[in-house]
Amino acid sequence: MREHPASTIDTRAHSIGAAAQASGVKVPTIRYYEEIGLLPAPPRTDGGRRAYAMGDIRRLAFIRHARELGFEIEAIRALLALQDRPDQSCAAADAIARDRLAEVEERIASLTALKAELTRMIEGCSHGEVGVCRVIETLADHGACRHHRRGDA
Amino acid sequence: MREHPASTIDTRAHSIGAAAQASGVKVPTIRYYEEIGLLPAPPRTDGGRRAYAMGDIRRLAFIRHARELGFEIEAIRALLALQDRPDQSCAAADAIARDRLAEVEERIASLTALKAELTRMIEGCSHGEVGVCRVIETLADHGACRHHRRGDA
DNA sequence: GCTTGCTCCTCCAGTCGCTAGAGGATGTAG
DNA sequence: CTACATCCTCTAGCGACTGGAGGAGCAAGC
Repeated sequence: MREHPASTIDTRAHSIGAAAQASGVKVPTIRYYEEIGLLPAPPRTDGGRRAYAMGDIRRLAFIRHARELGFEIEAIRALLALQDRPDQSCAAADAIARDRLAEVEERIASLTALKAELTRMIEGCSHGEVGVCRVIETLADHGACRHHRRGDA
Repeated sequence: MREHPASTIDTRAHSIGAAAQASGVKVPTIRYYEEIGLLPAPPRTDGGRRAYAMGDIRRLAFIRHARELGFEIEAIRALLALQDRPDQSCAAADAIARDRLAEVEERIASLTALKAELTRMIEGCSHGEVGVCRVIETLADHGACRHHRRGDA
């Protein structure tokens, strides 16, 4: 952001560092995205440095936001493919988002159960010795736990 | 769980497969836990096979439960160390559980914000073309997102 | 006794999404 | 013209497993 000609209409002059600043994606991560084909390889300067256009930076911001929302790389790849052909139906994008929503809801449910169990553990802890500690006991006794989830926590 | 001599007092006769069944931890994962020192290396039969006692299986179930609850390996290692010396104060175990609870609560908050955003995205989707798709748009436009979280999703 | 077929063994490579470091080239400010 | 920041490529590592290759052991049926 220090060397930023952000107010100019310059569309092909951003170094990887500037792109990182502008998009919020770290430099090595940008290179990684290029490597896995999520971001097209930009042209290079005479010195061999990557020169990004605003479109690339927007793409990076898109990726970052999607990652923050927990979309996997493959889902993002699919979303980007859709974005690249804007005359298509958005049913596919909708489906991807719905899948993600379902995942998120399941995870919230899991974590809520987990929270209850942790709270129970902590409340049961009489701050005495481990021998009578609910925390350890609850973890050891699988049967004491009634929430039957099977996602990750 | 099928060949379980759970009623017998057999303490040292379980193959790794039986231990996996009984504990719910997969065979390669058990070997992995041994490798990283989370589970002590059991004695071997003449043929070189691991022979687990009930205590090992309980330990595995403990680990599994803790993993399901989202405890990291290092936290579990700490809990197991506590468990191995039951005459100590359970303050440490309590602290670990409390840390974990705080994490879980934060994560629930994140996911709830995320859920709202996904819902907003999906509801805005008019099932038309990608060009006007809220899902894509919301992801592209970082400014449209007001939830300022910074954990993982 | 012998073969079938399951389980077990070790070792190594791969997963996902990065992150960090080495060792060197390039670009820029004073 | 000299510092120094930034960039380059390449490789290895993280956590927590998962899977496969290639071989040995073992129980049961014929």
